[in-house]
Amino acid sequence: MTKPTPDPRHTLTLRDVSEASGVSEMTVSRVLRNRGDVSAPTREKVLEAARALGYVPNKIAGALASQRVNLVGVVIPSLSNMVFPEVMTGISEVLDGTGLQPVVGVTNYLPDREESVIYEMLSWRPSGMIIAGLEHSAASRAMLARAGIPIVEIMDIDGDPINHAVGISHRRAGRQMAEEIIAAGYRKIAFLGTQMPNDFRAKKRLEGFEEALAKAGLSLVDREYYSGGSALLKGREMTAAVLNRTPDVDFLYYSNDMIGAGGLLYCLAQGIDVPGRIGLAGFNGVELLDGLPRKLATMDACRLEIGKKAARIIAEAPEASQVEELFPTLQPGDTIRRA
Amino acid sequence: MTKPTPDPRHTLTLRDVSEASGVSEMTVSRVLRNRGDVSAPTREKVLEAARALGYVPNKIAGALASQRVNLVGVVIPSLSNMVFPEVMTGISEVLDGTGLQPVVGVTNYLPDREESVIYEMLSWRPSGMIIAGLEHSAASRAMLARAGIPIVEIMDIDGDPINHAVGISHRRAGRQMAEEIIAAGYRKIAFLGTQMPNDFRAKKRLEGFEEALAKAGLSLVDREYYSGGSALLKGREMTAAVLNRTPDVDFLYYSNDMIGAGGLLYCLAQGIDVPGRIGLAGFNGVELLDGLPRKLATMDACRLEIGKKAARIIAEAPEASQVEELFPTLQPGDTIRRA
DNA sequence: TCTGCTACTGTTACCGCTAACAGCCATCAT
DNA sequence: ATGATGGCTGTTAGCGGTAACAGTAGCAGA
Repeated sequence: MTKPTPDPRHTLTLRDVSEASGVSEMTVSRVLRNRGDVSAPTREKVLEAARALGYVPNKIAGALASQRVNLVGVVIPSLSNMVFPEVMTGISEVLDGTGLQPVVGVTNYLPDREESVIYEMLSWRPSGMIIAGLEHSAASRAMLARAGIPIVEIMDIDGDPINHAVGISHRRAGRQMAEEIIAAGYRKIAFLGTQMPNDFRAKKRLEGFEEALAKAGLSLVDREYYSGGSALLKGREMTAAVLNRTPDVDFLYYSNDMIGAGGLLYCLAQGIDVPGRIGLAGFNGVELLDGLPRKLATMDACRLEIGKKAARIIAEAPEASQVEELFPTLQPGDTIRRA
Repeated sequence: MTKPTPDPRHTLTLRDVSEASGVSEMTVSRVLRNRGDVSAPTREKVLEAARALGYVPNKIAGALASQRVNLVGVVIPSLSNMVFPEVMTGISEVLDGTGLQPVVGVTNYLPDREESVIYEMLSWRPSGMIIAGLEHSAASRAMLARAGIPIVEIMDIDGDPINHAVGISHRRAGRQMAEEIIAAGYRKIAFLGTQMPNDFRAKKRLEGFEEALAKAGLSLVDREYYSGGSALLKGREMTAAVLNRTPDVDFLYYSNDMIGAGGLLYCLAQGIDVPGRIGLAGFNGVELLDGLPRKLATMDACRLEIGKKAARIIAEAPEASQVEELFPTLQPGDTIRRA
């Protein structure tokens, strides 16, 4: 068990299988790809030989020769915030039936990193690309635009897509939540969210939110930003900070459900009347919330559906650009007063 | 904006850049890879041309010619349980400095799927593979063993590695937790965990746990399994079920922190004295716990460190097999009585 | 002047596979 | 018989790069 190669010979190629089974390389290739006509006995012989040798085809050579790569690049900002794994699930579900395979790249919300991830992926000549967001560096956009493959920008539709787009309007989502909150009678509203300068979708939600507040003659009475750390814990801390600084606040709007959940737990622990004295809302509809003692008001982001639709577009590679808007539903939960 | 290809010509190759800059393809190749000597003016000319054309090298051709692929396959069971994203972080951190790039494949705890993910990855001839767990189908093991690349099995070291291994002993972790619980004076201990037949690590923890119980003349007074759904919610439900069925239980051992957190929230909501009347413990040390009203006892699984060490082994590709055992630390939190 | 080197650039032969086409043989309608 | 047809298998020529080697020019030292 020193080197994982029991057989010191060169790595296996089609030629080895061809020699072992007594047919041409071409025929072996046909059998292994299930393409073209091969007689049943020959097919058996070949499969037998391939299995016996432990042959694994070389897709690099195959892709170069056939000019086809069964890979789909998926570029997302983060794996650890619970929203992208679900998008991935949607993508995988659809792609599984097509012979296409997703390859994930993570950018950590850094434009430079996004650029290099895109470059790296395109250099493998994938059959399509799925990318979170509509904001990319000029170089990124240029690379994608001239790659000659279907590009789907997901999550967001407030902007100009390069090619296709599937997502929701975050601006509208923010507006909608604000309207709901105002309708429920809350007036002293604070915002608590991520500092991340490159989370454009959170930013758009806040814009829409403030827009709707303004229309009702209101504005945020306080705001608190954070970055890094355990979201649940940050939620507690930020909530404490806001309640301390602005005691008469009556609603806390969180930029995501995790910090919202932290805030909810804090309020409950403090014995604060939710949603009577203070209302709370988050964003995303993460499954986690189901386990909380009280359900946080939120808005689902249609993550699974976005993944599926994006994958479908890649698989079908339509000529004309498509922009699919999905409409999130508001889940009032137990943290907004009933009207 | 109908087709993302502004220029209908064929896709760019080295030849295009070579013609545009008036040097041979070979020289262009050298410039783009920073290898070999090229005069400064030539280099500039080439870079200029490449940039102007928007050339993206074709790694497929490059890899075939050079027999080198800067990819590392990473095979994990799931992205959505919080533990693997952190392993990935560790892997990326180390790989970033080496020119190697991780490619993730997800198996959903299905051996068949694992086999096909491994096959698919090996067919791209990566420079190394990192795989969660030591349990794989015979075919998977065979493929990996004869791939001729470094293989690192991570998370677990209770078993026979194919090549290298980095992880903790889950059996020991279970044992250790049981000893702690017994030492704290708990005697009526129940287990609550996943049903998943292929989560071998959870199984090993339970084995170790029961082993230590047996040594103290104890055995589990109840057990409850679940599968699927929101872990936090399941934790509540299962806890309720156990408390109902076995009212005199005095300790709940959860197979992971998420359901443990659900159980903790449930107990607190019910006004149960934790850790006086009932003690609780989970496994993993997920960051999430920091935000809970009370800290759940747990054991970190050294995830970040495992990722880093595995990546380092791949990067260094040592001749001799290595098995690195890490030692998790028990974090008693606030849910085990102080001795 | 010639040699030996260094610095740079070009030529050739693949890497391992597949598209496209070319054969071959049996079967079948004409 | 003749050609047409279809099932099966083999041959050839790349795919787009890179390793290895082969120049070529310029210059230092003998």
